[in-house]
Amino acid sequence: MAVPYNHHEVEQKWQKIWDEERAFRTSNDYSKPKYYALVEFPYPSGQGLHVGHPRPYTALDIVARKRRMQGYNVLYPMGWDAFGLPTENYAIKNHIHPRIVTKNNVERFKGQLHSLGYSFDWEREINTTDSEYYKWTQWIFLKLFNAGLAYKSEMPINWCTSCKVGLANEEVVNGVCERCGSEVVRKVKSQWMLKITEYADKLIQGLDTVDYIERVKVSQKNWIGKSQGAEVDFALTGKEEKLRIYTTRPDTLFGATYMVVSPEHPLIEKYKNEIKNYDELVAYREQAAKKSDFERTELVKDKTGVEIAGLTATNPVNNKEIPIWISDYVLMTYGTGAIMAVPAHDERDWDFAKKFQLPIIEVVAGSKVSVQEQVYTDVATGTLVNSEFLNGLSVADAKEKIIAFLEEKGIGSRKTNYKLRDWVFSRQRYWGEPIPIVHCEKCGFVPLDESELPLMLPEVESYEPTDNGESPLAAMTDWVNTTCPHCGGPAKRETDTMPQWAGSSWYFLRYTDPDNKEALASKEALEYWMPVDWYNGGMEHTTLHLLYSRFWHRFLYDQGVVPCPEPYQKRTSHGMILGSNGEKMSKSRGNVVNPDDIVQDYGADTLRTYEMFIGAFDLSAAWSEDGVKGCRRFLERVWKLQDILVDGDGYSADLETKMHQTIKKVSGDFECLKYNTAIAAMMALINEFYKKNAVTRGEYRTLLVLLNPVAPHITEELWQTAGYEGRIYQTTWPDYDEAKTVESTVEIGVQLNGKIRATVMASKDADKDAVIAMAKEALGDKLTGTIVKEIYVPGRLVNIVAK
RNA sequence: GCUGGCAUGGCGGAAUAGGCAGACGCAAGGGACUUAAAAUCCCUCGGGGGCGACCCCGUGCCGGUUCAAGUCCGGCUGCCAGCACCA
Repeated sequence: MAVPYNHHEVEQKWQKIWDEERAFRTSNDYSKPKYYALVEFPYPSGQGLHVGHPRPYTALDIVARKRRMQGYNVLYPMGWDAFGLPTENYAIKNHIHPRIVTKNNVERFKGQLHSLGYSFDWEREINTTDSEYYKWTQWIFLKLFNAGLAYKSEMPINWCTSCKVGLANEEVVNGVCERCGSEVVRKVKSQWMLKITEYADKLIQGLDTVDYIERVKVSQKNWIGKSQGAEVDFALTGKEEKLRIYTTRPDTLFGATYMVVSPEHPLIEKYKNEIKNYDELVAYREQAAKKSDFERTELVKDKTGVEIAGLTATNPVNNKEIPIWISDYVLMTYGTGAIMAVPAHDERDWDFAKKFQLPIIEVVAGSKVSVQEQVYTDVATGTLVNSEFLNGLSVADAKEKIIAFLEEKGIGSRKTNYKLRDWVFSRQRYWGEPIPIVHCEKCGFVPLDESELPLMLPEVESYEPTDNGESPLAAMTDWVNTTCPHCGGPAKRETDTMPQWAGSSWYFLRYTDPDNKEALASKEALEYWMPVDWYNGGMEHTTLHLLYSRFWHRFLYDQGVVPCPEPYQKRTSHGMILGSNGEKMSKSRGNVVNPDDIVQDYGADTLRTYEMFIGAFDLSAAWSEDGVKGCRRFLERVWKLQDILVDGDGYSADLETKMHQTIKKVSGDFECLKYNTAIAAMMALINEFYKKNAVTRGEYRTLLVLLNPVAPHITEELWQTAGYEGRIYQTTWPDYDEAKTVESTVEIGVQLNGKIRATVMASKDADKDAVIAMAKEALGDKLTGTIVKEIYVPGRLVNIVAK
């Protein structure tokens, strides 16, 4: 009898041995085929590891371990995305330096990851808060600045009232701060911006060249929000000046019955003396500004607005004079901040026109405007009417014709717009990368020289953000006051720091060559390792980290720094692990599971197996302690196979097919996120061993290798106990023979008129007539009437159709 | 509202490419072992009917294609996720 399975002993023993043997060290032998597997590096929070973390980490650990056994040089690294607000807030509250907080948290996380037996190459560990790391984050920023892609701008930003910090659009969710849930208001501040909009098209096009799961591609395209249309100039009645609008439906120009400009549109200030109701407009603007984004969204159905008295416009195609309104349903930040309103064919314009009783002219036939009080939106089948030279054309043709007309007359042109906004890159915070720019009275914004990097984050007395929205660094006059690198005159350092997304926008490059002092990574390392072959991470990062890092990488490609345009060849996403009640785990709900407890009570191998078995990888799944027990039971049964181990290096005749089938199934499923069915196949296999009460050494060996990526410790121990050569992590992945995955004799279902009535056993390559004859015999006297059709699906079923 | 996705036993979930629905696990029930319990092992386990070989029904709902539909097509309903006054 085997000794009982003691997961503490087994797991600690092998973790120590792997460390000593540097088992998972990445090789620098660039002649071998490479495989770069990547998971999102965690933010080392004070709470420690969440049971959600092991799901993606285990999944790619499986892939990494399997690839190593298949002969690849594998890079599977880990590091720390350690700048960020929670650490800073914790530091403020407890009067501990954020550096110390980070160090403690990293230590805890690292210990926890280590206890789970991941094959990360810890010799390549990185930390975004190391000056040797953020030196290169700053270096990339300088590149962006020098390329004209970083600029400072006075602009209304999303301001979190609680964090006292500016947020990127991507960080505002339902009008509240993504991180703390507090109200977000608009505040005009001078901010560093990155021109991600310049890369909008490249970021869309790049998606066609990579293998991302569909919903990630769709989300990114959606977020970038490309739309094609035209800009058209409407003359202001009696003025030289034109009012420029953007529309995706230039074909409906004849249906424009009024115009709307955003409340912040400069037109209003410009003509304040001629506008008769200027005060009313200002009052409306102030009211609109007070609304949070959330309120603006909530009030979608109820349109508001004020007509500008004393100012009208002329529709350039029919010279009709039309009124101009202001309304907050038109945004200053998109297009030109002004629209032509075509109420018959736009739902928002329709609502507005109905409310203020403005005229509605149908210009695309098929409209239900008059009959059903409803706007017409079927672009595909409509025909133009009431539109002079456009009459009778389809929407698509009318668009082309009108654009040609506008361009010829010089009153409009084709135009593409994006929803994507430039990236607000400043944070008024301490715990981030200093921005390597000084401001000189004479020379303006001047970048530091590369040789001055890293610009170290100075020690400060207090990390509290100030109420006037300045970074804590602003109080450090010694640090702030410097000289201009350009003219040598007095200058001030930038006191804002970079957002958390900076360090994570290029970290995958640093792993390829983490100690390089001369470059962010050597050319050779980048050429060998990039792109990342498989990157897995959360859906919540689709429009933040994933988009930002693609932008930086594409920029670095254009600069000749990296060898490929896209950083990630393949992107997958995992589902969330929920509490046992099906709700998101949280302290307040009391449904949090600590991975340390599971490792303690059941072992890392059980946790890993369970998280892979819990359900479809991309869907969320509720935690179940009973499910954990089931997986532990499975590992116990694997352990006890020792007791029924028999001689024989090959597979026994009756299990040969099953063995080949299982190798094929497990090998394939590990490649396409179907870890649950891979494990199910291994469970089914050991059930076969127990049915026979025997497992040959050859069968056992194969099972251990297949299971090793999922449960590395127990399989390594059993491998040693059984006396196989070397370590299991050094062995090769088993092959299967396709021909042997099919049983020589198969059970064939016999259908009569599409319903199963019997089964017959037949050789897998028996001919059709023979099988059908057997089927008829099996049906016996159930088979009545005239046979009209006989169908044979080789190796599967027979269907006899009789009338 | 738009976009993407999903809907299968008591539960989590399986089911190449349209070809025997419910693999694997959990829970439950019964049995063995035990003074007892736990653990372990064996059996049953979608619903209904029949002593029985067997028969009928069944993959959210309605219809269609097909010898054959969980799978394909059309129309609904419900749920999840992302975006949301982007002209």
